[in-house]
Amino acid sequence: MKTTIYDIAKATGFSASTVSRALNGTGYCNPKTKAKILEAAHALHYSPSNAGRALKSQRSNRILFCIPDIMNPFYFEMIQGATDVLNRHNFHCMLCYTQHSEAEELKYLDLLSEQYGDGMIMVSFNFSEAITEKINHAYFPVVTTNLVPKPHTDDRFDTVYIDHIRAMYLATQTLIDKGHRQIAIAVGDPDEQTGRERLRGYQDCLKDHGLPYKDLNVFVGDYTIASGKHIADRILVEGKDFTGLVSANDLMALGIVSRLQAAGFTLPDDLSIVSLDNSDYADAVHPGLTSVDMKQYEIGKTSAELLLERILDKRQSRKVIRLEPGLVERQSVKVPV
Amino acid sequence: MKTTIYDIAKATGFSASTVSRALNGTGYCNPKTKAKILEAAHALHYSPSNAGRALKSQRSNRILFCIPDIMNPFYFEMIQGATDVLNRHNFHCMLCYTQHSEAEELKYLDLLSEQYGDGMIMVSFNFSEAITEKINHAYFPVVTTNLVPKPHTDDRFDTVYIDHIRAMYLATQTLIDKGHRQIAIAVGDPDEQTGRERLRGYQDCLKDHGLPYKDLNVFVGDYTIASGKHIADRILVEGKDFTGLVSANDLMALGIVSRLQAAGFTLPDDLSIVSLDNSDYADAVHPGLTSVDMKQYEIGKTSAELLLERILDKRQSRKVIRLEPGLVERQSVKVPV
DNA sequence: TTGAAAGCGCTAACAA
DNA sequence: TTGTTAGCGCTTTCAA
Repeated sequence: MKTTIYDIAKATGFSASTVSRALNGTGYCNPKTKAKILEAAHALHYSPSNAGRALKSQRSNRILFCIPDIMNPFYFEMIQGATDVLNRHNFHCMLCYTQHSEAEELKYLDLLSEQYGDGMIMVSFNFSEAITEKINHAYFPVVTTNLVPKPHTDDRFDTVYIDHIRAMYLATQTLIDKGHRQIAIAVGDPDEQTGRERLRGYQDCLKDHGLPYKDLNVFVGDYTIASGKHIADRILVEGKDFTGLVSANDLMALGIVSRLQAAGFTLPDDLSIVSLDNSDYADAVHPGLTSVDMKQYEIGKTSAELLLERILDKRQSRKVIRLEPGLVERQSVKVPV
Repeated sequence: MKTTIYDIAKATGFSASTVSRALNGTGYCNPKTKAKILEAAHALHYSPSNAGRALKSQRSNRILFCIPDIMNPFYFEMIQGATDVLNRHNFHCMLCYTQHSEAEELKYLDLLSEQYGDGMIMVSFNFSEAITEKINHAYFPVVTTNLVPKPHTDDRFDTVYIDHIRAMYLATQTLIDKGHRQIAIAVGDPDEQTGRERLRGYQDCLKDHGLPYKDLNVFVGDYTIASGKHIADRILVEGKDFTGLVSANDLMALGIVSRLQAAGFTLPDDLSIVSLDNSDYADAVHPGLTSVDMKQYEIGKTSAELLLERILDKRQSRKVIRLEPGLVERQSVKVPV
């Protein structure tokens, strides 16, 4: 069996409560007694049982961080931001990989209710009714990193989000400002919130500049490199009548770029590209991708802060925080010929 | 307060143990009673407390999976492999991001001892004495995914590993077979185990083919894209007298390729490259990188299986499993001119 | 300064 | 078929 405070109590002749006080430094305890107890604890390889402590204190000191896709560099910085804050407060960040699946997301929400953690940061492509309902009924606090598509006035959870519509608007605007009039878009499933919003930003921007929107110029992928390649294949087969392209994320842009280059395209001469995410990969290809910074680190950091306010300060009121995207220019945009 | 079985007991008029039996389907329980209890549980939004259950059963049904670097696609498949196995057995995989730091690794080992999980899969660049000692003394089982550098006969933990020496040997051999005689290497810190082994495979292969080893042809990076770029910069400044290059991972190769292309190199004409990892990114650039499959999925899967044998079957004997790398050819290798 | 006792939520052996 | 009881490891109140 694992060593418990009772083993230490027996070894030292003190009671379990004295051992507890000594180990935690709470309450009175004779320095000599404390020394003996600490020594015995060390000798017996003691470490406290989180199960026992959690049961008593109703706190596990764990935070669950759900991410839909570990393949996606978009989340790295968010994790870092959250971890930095949580560790500073002696909370531990446990990552849960939800595989872009509602069923998995619901599963982890159930685990949260089973006290696997004291709270959850949830990243999702798509907050369904089922998910938001579960979040609203959850006993432990959840912070989402997207605005939910159908907000109810009785939604109770906090949200930190980046304005995806503005982000794609910014990307599109960047090309328009350079003189592009024919602009295509590579985007994720428009039936999911993220895809819908990003497409919307593109449409809004075209409209505001009096440019026509054409269904033909909308290429739908799934945020992976592979889908970027498929999109490039379609472009190669169908031919293109656009000089610029905005991509809903860096990975798809990567796939598009590599396949087009393989087919003999020169970038940005033959096509200007602006992407979203500003991940490390935007700078990992040649030419470097001009990309929109989605403030990932700040999202993670702020989410963790909101969660800790709920847990430590017992905040009850709702907070919704919106962050603004920013453009990072590299070499993938050129004035069209 | 969160709903407990006592709340359900009170609501239905049955005892807590009957409620427990009804909810878990263990032991006798009148179907009608069970129906009433399940209904009440649902109405009260009941979910079991993992803390209480873990305390009683001494099992949390969580596995901790430590990874040094979430930025690195190398681990994606491992996580997938482990998750697939664990979920099938009703265990949950919690990822712990150790930031390539011994202190963090030790911290998570402590958390394991505090019963944050029933076992751990540990990926590390470098298993120090401190870490292996803690693993040997850990009450819960740990599986490592590297051979430890200084094995002791009393090491007790399981290991699943890929032969890094053979992998780099294979990469080097691939270039030699194509006719390359001057081959450089981009590798990680040779003071860490992974770097040391990969360098060793390169050296062994050169030696076996009667080719000279030159310190000048060894470029040290840290497995990131950025360090690949720095290496490319050095190559550009110092000039090169080699026609082939092996890279210790895909990300560094990516950095090297993009920077060299930016400087006007054409690949593979000006330089042939073979990399290790065979991650998605090997296929995401142009030309596609010939890369060595490090059997990541299988490592994850097997690790989880070994862990479950320890936990569920109480296996005591040690297992060490070695997997063999395999070459995946793409377009980054050419006969030298 | 220390110890006894109760209780966090759950399960299981045993009794009824 | 159901209930009583004890105990998992820990903390905390209260008494000594």
